[in-house]
Amino acid sequence: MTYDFREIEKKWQKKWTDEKAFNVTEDKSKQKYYVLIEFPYPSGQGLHVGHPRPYVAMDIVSRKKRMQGYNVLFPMGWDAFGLPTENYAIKNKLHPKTVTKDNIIKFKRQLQAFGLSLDWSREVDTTDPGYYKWTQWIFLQLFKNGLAYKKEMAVNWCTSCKCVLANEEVVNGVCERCGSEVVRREKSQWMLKITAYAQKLLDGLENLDFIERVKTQTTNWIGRSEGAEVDFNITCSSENLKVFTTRPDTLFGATYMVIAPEHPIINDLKNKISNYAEIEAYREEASKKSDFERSELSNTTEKEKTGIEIKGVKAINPVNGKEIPVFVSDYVLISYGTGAIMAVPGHDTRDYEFAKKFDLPIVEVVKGGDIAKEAFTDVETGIMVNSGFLDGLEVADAKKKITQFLEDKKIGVGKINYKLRDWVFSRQRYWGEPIPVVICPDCGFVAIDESELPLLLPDVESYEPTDTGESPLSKMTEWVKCKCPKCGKAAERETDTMPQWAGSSWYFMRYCDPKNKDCPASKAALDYWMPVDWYNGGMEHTTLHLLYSRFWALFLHDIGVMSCPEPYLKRTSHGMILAEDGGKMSKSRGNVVNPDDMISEYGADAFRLYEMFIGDFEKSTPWATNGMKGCKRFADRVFGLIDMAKSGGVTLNLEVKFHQTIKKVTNDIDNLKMNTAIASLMTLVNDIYDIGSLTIDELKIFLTLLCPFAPHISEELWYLAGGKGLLSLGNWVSYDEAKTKENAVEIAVQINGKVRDKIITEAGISNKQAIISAKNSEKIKEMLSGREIVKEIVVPDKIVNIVVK
RNA sequence: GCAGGCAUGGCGGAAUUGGCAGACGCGCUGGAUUUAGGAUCCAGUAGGGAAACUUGUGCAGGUUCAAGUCCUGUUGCCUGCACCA
Repeated sequence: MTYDFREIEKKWQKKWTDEKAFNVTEDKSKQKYYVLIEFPYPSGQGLHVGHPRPYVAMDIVSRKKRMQGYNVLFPMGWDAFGLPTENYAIKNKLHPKTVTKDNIIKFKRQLQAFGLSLDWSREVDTTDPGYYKWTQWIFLQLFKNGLAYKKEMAVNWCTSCKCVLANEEVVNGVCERCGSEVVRREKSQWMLKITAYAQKLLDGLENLDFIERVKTQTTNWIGRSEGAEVDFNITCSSENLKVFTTRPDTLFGATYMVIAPEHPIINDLKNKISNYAEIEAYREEASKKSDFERSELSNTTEKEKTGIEIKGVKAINPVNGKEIPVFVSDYVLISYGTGAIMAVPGHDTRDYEFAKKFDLPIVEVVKGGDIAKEAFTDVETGIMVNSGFLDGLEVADAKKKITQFLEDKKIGVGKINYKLRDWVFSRQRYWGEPIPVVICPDCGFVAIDESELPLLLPDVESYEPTDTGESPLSKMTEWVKCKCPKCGKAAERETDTMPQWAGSSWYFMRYCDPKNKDCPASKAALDYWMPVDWYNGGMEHTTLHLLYSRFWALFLHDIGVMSCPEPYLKRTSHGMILAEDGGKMSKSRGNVVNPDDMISEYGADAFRLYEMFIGDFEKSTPWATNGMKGCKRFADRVFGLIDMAKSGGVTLNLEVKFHQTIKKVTNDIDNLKMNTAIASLMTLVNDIYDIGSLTIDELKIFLTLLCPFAPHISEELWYLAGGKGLLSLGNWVSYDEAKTKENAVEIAVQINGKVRDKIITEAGISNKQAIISAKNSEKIKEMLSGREIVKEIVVPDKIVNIVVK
């Protein structure tokens, strides 16, 4: 039996659209529920079968919540600025605007074919001036609050994209997007001071319902460590050398210091250093290696450390007054802490290794290990020794005491350090939001007046990026020339554009009030809809989009735009769908399965069912078109139920089964266990077919449960069964816990833990009764004869285990 | 190197958290229907054994009346961090 899914799906999709079934407005009488999925980048390649997985899952959540009476906001939009579009436009001599428009049409058509219950009236597009006006506005607020600044700095330069990258966009030394080599370049860049929010971003995590791996990844990325900054005096200069350490307690064990090759003090002390040429050569060598090489090389081979002592310069350990040597070594990074360390070889493995190689003294200051063999790094158990006034203390207490001492003597201060760096925010490309700032020779960087927003992206003749690192916009002389908003003199516009992450950092707010002309979104709309109740997205966005957008939201909360600080209450993440061969699905491998093909052959409902049935939502799993066929078979069998019900079905003994299924499906959807929810629906259908009959009322219950997963077929059968209105807007079904229990149960009877027989009894009988019934079994009687019973264990309604000798 | 996760039939995966391992689906085998194929329906499907039984959740131990689940060790895969002081 098969059904005309093409006709049915078209019919119901049209009906939902015509009746604006899923469009929502603020309705204070109803509890709101905001479900968010990451809006796609509309690339030219279209979607493959991996993309709909999170969309369908969140659609199921939305549909169920809606049927449970919530006012559900489930919107969609386009993260449409970005390099692939620009590159494609350059290659094919088109305007990125045109390419974007075409891609959006294509994507929208594909998305709509899935039967998602999206509110399309709230569609947003980051490249729409009405949208990016507010992206620019938010940038100006950051600028005015001192959180956006321009700085000459070493940046990550992608040799292929000809563009700077944020630290987060460099993965294993190559460009996250194109895989090309990333080199260091000195450039003046716009930066956003995300580090000012490091602690808030960390603290906020605690009370959020984010899956654990997102939390740990975020925490690692922020990389908070607590310790102290300590000043070391230098013998031949009034300058001092500042270090950061997490182990101020080991200060007495600091027997030498190491500074990064890039440390500025080398230049300052140039004429005091007797082996300057040698140092210079080492610096030269180090600068040739990228950060990546410097850390990577040391791993593949033995961790052979290199370094040179700075002759003629000594540092003084502030707690014991001892003169100690200073080294330059590339195992110390200029980008973390102060770019200099105090080395405590007795209690740090790297320092130990270095000290062994250069034959430097190793002093034990924490007892508990064997420093003749290796560094003792334990902070839990040790007792301080050789440390003057710290002797006898535990490490934790020593830390407190020494920090206090340093502060009293003004030679150091307790300090918290973060690995998180500020966000490199400018890109030297065309297809992005222009940065709304003017560069005035007299006034410096000046924000343009808010009334001039949006600052439109001008049409240029060529979008080609330049090797000089200047944005294509810089060639637009007419556009670049302008007047300083402050002093009125001739000035120039900033020609860099914002990164793709800008538009996506606040889109969830715009959905709340997408057409607002006066502000990003009205306070009333934000107060009603925000925060997002459930946000699902890819793991690859954890240290990028997720962190950036939380930063913006926290900031917008601080300046009073939004009432809630944290934008997302719950975050989940989906696993990838792999190709049938288990490899990654990609165009270059030629193994891409197109959802359009699947839908035209098996229908959107079967497709949705298989996307969910394929496996554990959080895990990667290979696609199998054969599995898809199984779901189509299920849909066909479901369609057959209508004839069964209409041919005068009688009430069956399936009440318990129905209550169990309602419970299972209801709970499974909340826990993203769509695969087992569908399995239980399949089991129920199998049971119905075994009996061969069901009533219209029972069918309606089943359709309600099926509706979130396979909405088209459910609506059609609901209609055929005489159901009123749209099932999608109908009520969810509830279950009675008492009715989920069978009244007859099968109990496994074990002897010494092995199942020897099974008995059927009434549910809920006493343990005593269960044992008596078990012993009544002929088989068990036989096996027990002549043996001594040691123990009897009963698991109510499940197991009787008799232990014998 | 460090931290975390995972390992279950031919395949994707279940298992109410210590209580009958293999739900559900794919695939496969046999049968029915069909001119044939496809589709559909019925039966079977972890291994060994004719059967009673017995062995089975990466590997080796352990705890327990009872272990896929807990503990110790080990191997393999995945993810994160990676000289972060």
